[in-house]
Amino acid sequence: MEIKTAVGALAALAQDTRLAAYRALVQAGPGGLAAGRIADLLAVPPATLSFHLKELDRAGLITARQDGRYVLYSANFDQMNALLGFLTENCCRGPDAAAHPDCPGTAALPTACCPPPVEAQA
Amino acid sequence: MEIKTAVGALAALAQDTRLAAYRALVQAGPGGLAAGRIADLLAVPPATLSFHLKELDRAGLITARQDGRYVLYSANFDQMNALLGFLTENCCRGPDAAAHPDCPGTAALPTACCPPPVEAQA
DNA sequence: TCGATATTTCCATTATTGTCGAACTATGGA
DNA sequence: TCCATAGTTCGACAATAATGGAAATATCGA
Repeated sequence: MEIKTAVGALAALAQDTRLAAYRALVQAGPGGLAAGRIADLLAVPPATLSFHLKELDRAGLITARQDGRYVLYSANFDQMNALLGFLTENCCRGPDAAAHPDCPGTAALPTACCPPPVEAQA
Repeated sequence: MEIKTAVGALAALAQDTRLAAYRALVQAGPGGLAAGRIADLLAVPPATLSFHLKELDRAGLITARQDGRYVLYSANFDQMNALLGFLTENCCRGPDAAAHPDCPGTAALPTACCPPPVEAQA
């Protein structure tokens, strides 16, 4: 993931209403939720919600699809995975820590943070 | 991690200069870097950098300690771990997905995202 | 076709964030 | 003590983000 993309995704999640909306969509799963349903859940006026959904969409974190007169939004799990990967790779273990032996889960998947190996440090 | 804390941490990382500063501190490891060193690395005026470091500090992502006439900043790995945990638990698998069998790494550590189990969905 | 419902766009307003020079504070060395 | 260096705070401004009513757009059912 590009830095610019990561900043965009982080910014999209760094807002109460948007984080709540995103979490609701995660709970809803791939089926997603209609915009109005989310507005009801969060008690937010439609115009405001639409603004925030557009923001999440721009960040690639959610996807919209038309379903009759409803617009169903759903979480884009891949993008969140990519964000977690970015944070783990670039913001936890540092770029040279790929084979850090003390860090649990240097295997295929992103996992918990720990400091980079000593030799990587300036 | 509280939602408010998560939003704060996300907001702190959702800015070019701050993300770059944080990444530099991660690379530097527990020893940290002096404020001026970071300002040089990022080519940012001291006043501006100070503003951003304060922001990261407020979010709990970095810690400052005085060392003679220098102020050494270092990454707070625990807080990033907590953030990753929050995102994984609350924003990837949903609250009811603790025992989701399809999701790799439902073990102790946070790991990649995947949708919540079907029975958890509305 | 028409009215009801769902959602977005437009727009004005307010609030928050980012920038950085200049002044201020603190520390160490001469 | 005095000066140089390291950082922070202050203050003013610019830029961006958030809010939500009102109007516009789109779809469905009658």
